[in-house]
Amino acid sequence: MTIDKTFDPAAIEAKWYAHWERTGAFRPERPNAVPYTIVNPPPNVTGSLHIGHALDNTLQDILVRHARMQGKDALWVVGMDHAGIATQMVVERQMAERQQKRTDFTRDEFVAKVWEWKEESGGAITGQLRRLGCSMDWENERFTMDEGFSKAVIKVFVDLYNQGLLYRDKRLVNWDPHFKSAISDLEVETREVNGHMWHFKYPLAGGETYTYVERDADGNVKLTEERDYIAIATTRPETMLGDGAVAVHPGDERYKPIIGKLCEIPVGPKEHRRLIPIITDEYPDPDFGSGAVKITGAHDQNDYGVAQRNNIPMYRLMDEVAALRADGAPFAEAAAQAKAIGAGGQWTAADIDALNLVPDAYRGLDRYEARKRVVADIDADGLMIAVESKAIQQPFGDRSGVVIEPMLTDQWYVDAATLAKPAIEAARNGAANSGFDIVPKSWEKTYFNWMENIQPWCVSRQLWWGHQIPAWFDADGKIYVAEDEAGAQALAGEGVALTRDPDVLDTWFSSALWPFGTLGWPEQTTELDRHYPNDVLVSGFDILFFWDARMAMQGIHFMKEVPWKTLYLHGLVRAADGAKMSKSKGNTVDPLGLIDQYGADALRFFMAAMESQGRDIKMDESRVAGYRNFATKLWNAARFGQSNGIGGSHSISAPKAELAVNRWIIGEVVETVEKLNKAFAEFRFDGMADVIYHMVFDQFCDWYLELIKPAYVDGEKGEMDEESKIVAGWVLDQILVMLHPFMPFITEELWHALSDPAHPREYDIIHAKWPEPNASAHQSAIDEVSWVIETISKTRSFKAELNIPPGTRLTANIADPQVATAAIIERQAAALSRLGRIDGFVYAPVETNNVAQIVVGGDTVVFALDGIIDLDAERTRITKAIEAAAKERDALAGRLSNAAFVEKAKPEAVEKARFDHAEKAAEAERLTAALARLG
RNA sequence: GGGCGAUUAGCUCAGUGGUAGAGCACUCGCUUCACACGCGAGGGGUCACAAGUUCAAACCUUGUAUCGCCCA
Repeated sequence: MTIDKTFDPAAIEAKWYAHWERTGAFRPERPNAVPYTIVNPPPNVTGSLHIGHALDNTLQDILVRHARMQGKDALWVVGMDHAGIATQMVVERQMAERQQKRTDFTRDEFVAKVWEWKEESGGAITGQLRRLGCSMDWENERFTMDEGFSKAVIKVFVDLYNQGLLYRDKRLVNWDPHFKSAISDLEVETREVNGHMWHFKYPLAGGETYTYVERDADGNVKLTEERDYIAIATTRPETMLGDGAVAVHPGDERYKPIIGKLCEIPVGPKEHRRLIPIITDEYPDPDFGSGAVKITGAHDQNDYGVAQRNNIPMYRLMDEVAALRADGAPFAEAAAQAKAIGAGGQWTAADIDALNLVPDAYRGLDRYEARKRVVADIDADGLMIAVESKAIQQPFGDRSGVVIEPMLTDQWYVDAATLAKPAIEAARNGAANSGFDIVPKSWEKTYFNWMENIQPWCVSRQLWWGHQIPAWFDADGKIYVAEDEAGAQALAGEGVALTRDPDVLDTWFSSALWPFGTLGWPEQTTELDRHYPNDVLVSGFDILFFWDARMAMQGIHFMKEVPWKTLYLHGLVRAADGAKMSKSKGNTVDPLGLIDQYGADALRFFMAAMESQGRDIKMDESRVAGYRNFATKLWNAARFGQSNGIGGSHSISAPKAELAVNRWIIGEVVETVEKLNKAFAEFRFDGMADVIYHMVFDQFCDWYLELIKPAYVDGEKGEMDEESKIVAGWVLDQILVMLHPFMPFITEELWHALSDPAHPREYDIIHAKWPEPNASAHQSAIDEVSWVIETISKTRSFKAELNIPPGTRLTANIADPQVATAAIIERQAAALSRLGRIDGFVYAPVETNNVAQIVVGGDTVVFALDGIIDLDAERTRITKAIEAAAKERDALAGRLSNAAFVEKAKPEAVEKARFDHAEKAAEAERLTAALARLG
């Protein structure tokens, strides 16, 4: 097959991907091979390929293709995540367009509609991953809501419950009023926003007064006054209605006189205002605000802790959309009950929760409207001291973007602290001791820090789309957890009416099972046996806590083994200016657009080249273009080879070679393979790209092909020697194989294009064997080619500097050549002529002073240039060269004359300095002699 | 406030004790029959700053500055 003159990525990409998929190339049957496994971070079913996916999946594909070429039974598990909130949001938005809403349907109807949506429009990303060239095992594609996987999720829930590691609890959760659901700590983003701090007076009960004394840092009295109130500062006045106490620091002298006394919440109908105690707790900061803090346990994380420690009732004020409650008895009644509780009556959490302490006038108001009203009412009462503008930290839902309301609700929690312990150990032990390695290491600290301070994980979500929690309640609220209703009924006993918990599980709860749930667990399948633990997990550091850490916890707990041996974390792809890409900023780069423009191979190579450990990647399109050029270069090199009778090799081992240039290039392949293997072992993707890029461009194209290129004699192209054809064919094969994990499409195309039509390739390159040249470099060949390259380079260089047209053909004189040099020149005459335009060598001094001279190794090569040389320019050029050599010579001499260096430095370093010094001194000497000859 | 990372050529980034590198951009030259998405030759850097350790520091230590991210 003749290679086309132009390289058209789009055509070959479509062709080869379809071919691979059709032939089952991504999952060859290799039951006897060493397994190699990566599970793909399942993208959201609602998602489409963004640049971060392109990076993440390129890196995985490089590892998987490399492992496959090493002959391993490489499995890249692929699938999608049902993305509870995101998917429900998409479907609800579609319904809204038709003036429908979720609650117009039954739960089953709604879920059916989500499935319908999934079948029709979900999973756009899978086609896009194919365009990137990802060699995933599509035949076994998984989905977190699939029946088998769902079974695993339910089993995990039931088992954790039975083991006491999962429980139902009433705690303060992050409530997202937009989704009307709890979310986990990780799904909350704290941002600084402009807010206000209001200062109010809470009057002391019964008109009591005390002497308020304020001192400065030195203890001098600044202010003394009689007060009948305690001053409170708050950013959330609307929550005052649920206050259970006022707290001050136990060491705060200002409030000593009134500790244990009662004060009045200054809002609501006067006749029903509640009195709350003034207590001490370590939480209030005496230097912040007035030093006194109102405690609303049901609506603030810090207050919750204080309330718990001091047994302060926590009154819930809001409903599911964060509006003030409108349920329950009228305020007068509720307030009376609360007063009774405040006065020491008996109460349960349920009693408290039933109590609606929102005054009738405020009921049903949105929390921000309620805030305005509360502030206005207190101000009208003359109890507002001041209001200041202030930057405050506010929690937002990462998906909804609305302000999160801390809310006291019943939710399911996983005892993360217990599960984290072995996962921490595993990371400490490392892969060498049955644990796992975190690469790059710099993330270890972050991982440990989070895991060691982990909080209970809230896993229930008030959604319809997801794995419904397998828990049933009887009329008394008693819980029965079982894998199905029959199981729950058996636990409850016959005839007991049961209601299933309507909530679903956090999507991350299910994706945490991905490394084993996708392999068939809880069935003990062969796949599970072979592919767990996985070899590597590749993920962005942004999901280290969300996903990676949770996989580690669940994997170790249920499988008794780590989920993967290496956790590789990469950075984010940022916009060209370094900003985070986001749809709202409009600075996203579409990877498919880049593929259209430059080809998937170029984009992939860019991703690899830019991926240095521990650093984000700034999008630089010119580099993608550069790697497209690189692909074109390879394409043309192959085309050149083909037109010269160079074809695919049939050998993995290096062919026999006698010619220096062939021995040299074989040595370069050996070195490249070694460097590449090292880079793979270290997960240095940038290093891999660098090595192969320079091999192809510098060694192979710029020198090797040029050196073996046949000369034209009288317009007739000469024939390339057979040995070079064979070696070049082998080298090109090795290059294609080594480059395949990075640029799968062009390498597959060329692999076949270069095959001998009479003997087509026995296998696709995707299944080719990773290079094992079984050869070593010959030093004499390296020396010979180095001499040729240096001579040609220096000849070109002086021509350019002396303004001699590069095509000018010259004769070289070497007065007294070294023996080896003469032999090299004899063998390499053709190359020196064609590339260096040196027509011949004369081993005698030159007659004229009009010369250009270069020093190569131990020889001075002189070119007679009567009539065309600018002697002044040549003097300047040589003088510069002398200066450069002399500078290095002197620097080395200085170092060697330092007794301390010779005594203390490593012997190799001293030896090298001596050698280099001798070389530089000789070079300077030759150049100086050359300058002298110019007169 | 705590933690992590960054600061190297105009730009994007490697380099982690022994003479500063790559790609792109730039300058000059080239219709050299694989390739102008190319070839050849060049210019360009007190490696953020300061102090220290060392025979030797872009690299190790400490501090400072600026920027970024995570956590509270």
